[in-house]
Amino acid sequence: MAYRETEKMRLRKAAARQRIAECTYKCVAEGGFRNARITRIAQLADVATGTIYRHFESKEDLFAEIFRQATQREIAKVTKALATSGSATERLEKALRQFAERALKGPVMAWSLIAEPVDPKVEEERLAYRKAYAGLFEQAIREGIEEGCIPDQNARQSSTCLVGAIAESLVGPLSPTQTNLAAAKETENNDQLVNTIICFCLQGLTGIRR
Amino acid sequence: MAYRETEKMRLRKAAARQRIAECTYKCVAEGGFRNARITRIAQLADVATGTIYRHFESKEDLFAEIFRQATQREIAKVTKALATSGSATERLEKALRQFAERALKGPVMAWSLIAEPVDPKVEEERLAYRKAYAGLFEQAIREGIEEGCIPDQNARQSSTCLVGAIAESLVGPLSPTQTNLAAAKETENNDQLVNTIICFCLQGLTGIRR
DNA sequence: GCTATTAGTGAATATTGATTCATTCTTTTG
DNA sequence: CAAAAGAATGAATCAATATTCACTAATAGC
Repeated sequence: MAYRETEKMRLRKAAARQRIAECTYKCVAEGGFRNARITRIAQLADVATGTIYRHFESKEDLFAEIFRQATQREIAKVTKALATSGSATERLEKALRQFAERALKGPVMAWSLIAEPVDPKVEEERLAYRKAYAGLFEQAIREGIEEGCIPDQNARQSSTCLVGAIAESLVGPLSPTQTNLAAAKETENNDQLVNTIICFCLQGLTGIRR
Repeated sequence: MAYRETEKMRLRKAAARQRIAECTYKCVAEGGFRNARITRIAQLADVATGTIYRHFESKEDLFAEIFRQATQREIAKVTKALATSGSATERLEKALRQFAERALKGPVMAWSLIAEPVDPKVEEERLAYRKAYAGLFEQAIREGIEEGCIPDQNARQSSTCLVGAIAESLVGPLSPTQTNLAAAKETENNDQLVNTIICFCLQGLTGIRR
């Protein structure tokens, strides 16, 4: 008997794994899953390509884990926004704004999480993400219906419309960010854009002119 | 001198080209551009892979042409719906319904045209498509603002919200059709779905409860 | 210091799918 | 029919990446 994994090594391995995950996140945030090459990730993390495979079963698994981590963060933010006090409409507005502002800050990542075509294992993660998200908005809409500030409607379908309107406006192929990323940096425009979207969404939900 | 292209040959070549185009369309409608392999297209069209390259410069060129043909059809439909008589709101409703129903009939193609990541040459076609589309809806919204049936707003941004809400609800990753395609065949549900979406969109646009 | 065990390496391999091109088949015309 | 030109073919090639694995380096316990 000569070697047994020690605490020091466990930490070092965990650190390496973490570093690989972070660099993968960076790559995806830059150009989506499609453009995140194993070689590039290895370069960034300063390890050999083979090392990545000592920490993750496959590229797909690595991506799935990154996806899960990223979405958990997003879900947490929206959950928090919806957990504040105020009417359902007010809380929804906060949540939508949170969602929109985060998407604007990282449009590529937002697109990757929402719409980029991905491998089956990652798609599975997206399913969970989707359910969590749809569930959150749906729940808030239901509360609004009970409170009376939102008219009766199919909460599930409406929540999909919300997500679609925001996603398309901010990160979709028809969005301004795709063609003139430079211009999208102008925060003033962005505020205006977010307001327009929120206005559209809340009117769509409530049918009340704002 | 011995051979000169004759009318008969020109027609035959045109027919082959057309057949390749149609089979490509079929492939894309089935699984998007990503899954449309040259070999599969060649099989369907009953030609050798090399033959495709006698008719099209490259896969990218072939796809770009298919994209153009497909979008021209879509644009024509929406243009027609918007050219009918009635108030701007009524005409927009017709156009949105047209758009939604066509997307439901061919969700994969709709997704490919709207959101699937594509090569640069195809993306260029999408730019034109997008301009045409955005232009049409925008124009109708502007007319509505002038008529007074739609409150003043950024017509461009609102038209993007419209497209997003529909696209996400019908063909997006969060849509119901992605997971239970079987259930999506139930036309009754679809009618209900389209109505919900249209309601959301028109309320978003007008702020008037329907 | 020695040895067993695990971690790390990165060039070589495997895979997937577009594209090419030497060859064969067709058509045209004298 | 023969010669010239073009069209069609599809196996071979190329390209781009993910993955493997034989080898080297580092660590743990004696």
